[in-house]
Amino acid sequence: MNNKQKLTPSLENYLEAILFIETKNRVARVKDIADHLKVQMSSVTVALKNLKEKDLVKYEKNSFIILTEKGKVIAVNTQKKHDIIRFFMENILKLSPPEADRTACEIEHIIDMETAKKIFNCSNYINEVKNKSGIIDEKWEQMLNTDI
Amino acid sequence: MNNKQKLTPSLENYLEAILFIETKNRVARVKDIADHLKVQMSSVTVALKNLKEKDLVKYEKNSFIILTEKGKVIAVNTQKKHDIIRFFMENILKLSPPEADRTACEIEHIIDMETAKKIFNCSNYINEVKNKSGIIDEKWEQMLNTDI
DNA sequence: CAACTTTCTTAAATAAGTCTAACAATTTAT
DNA sequence: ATAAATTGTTAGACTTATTTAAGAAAGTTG
Repeated sequence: MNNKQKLTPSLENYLEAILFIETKNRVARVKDIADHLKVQMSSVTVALKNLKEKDLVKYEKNSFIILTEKGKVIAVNTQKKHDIIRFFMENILKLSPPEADRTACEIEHIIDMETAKKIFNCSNYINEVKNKSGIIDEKWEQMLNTDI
Repeated sequence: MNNKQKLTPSLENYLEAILFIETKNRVARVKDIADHLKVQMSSVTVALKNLKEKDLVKYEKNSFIILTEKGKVIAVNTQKKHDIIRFFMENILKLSPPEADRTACEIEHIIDMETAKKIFNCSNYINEVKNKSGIIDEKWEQMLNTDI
């Protein structure tokens, strides 16, 4: 019953949102989640039923919401991947912060933690090289935008 | 009627598959596409109706399929992004070829060509650094797999 | 050219995720 | 403490993408 089957991107996003709100407010509410994800409250209710069935959130009708241990693990990992991808997109590929975030929010569901780790280490390596060889951002962006 | 609205990942994948098959066989057939994407033929028929409505393929019932100019532009761009991401995943992040391909097949629908170009230039830059400083693959992989 | 095989299409079903609209529960303020 | 406002739920509809099953069209072969 307690299946480890891969979650859909949508459900992972709900877990991630709940973690984010929990961290700020101790518990999450349907409205908070709806606002954070920019969906209707009814969509949240449906998703919560689903997550509860999978034992990823504790939640009773008309009450507050918290992650189970299982749910927290997934949420934390998803958020870590998100941060790693966002950092790479923003600081290495020099995407605008909103675009870096949007991209991270989709790629986080596609790559596993191993790959995220490699992106993290690769980002740091590139930054070291950039610093050691004194490459300024303007030059770096020029290189990135070279026509292909 | 001729809207430039963004395609779904699924429809972009159909266009990409048709381009691939066209390149080999001059024209694509429903069966070829179904085999290539590992879906049922009926799914292909439905998708083709959709793509035809959007003026992205030329196709008559029970006949062969070719991309329109508009369809070809999207297919070629999608394939370019795919190749760039696959290269990065395989040769920089050292994912296995199938895993690099699977990842590319999903990320290609998320990033735009500008970002793909940056990934391309970044990959080349990293390879240059690796070569210039004589980093062997074993050392590189060790760096990528550093715990975080 | 008739029978068989393969390819293709249609229709109906399923699944996930969203929305709107109506209603229920809870909270806030008077 | 009740009226009003906010928050939450349910039901039904819609969209996209897929499947299975049945049958039609095209191609192949004896």
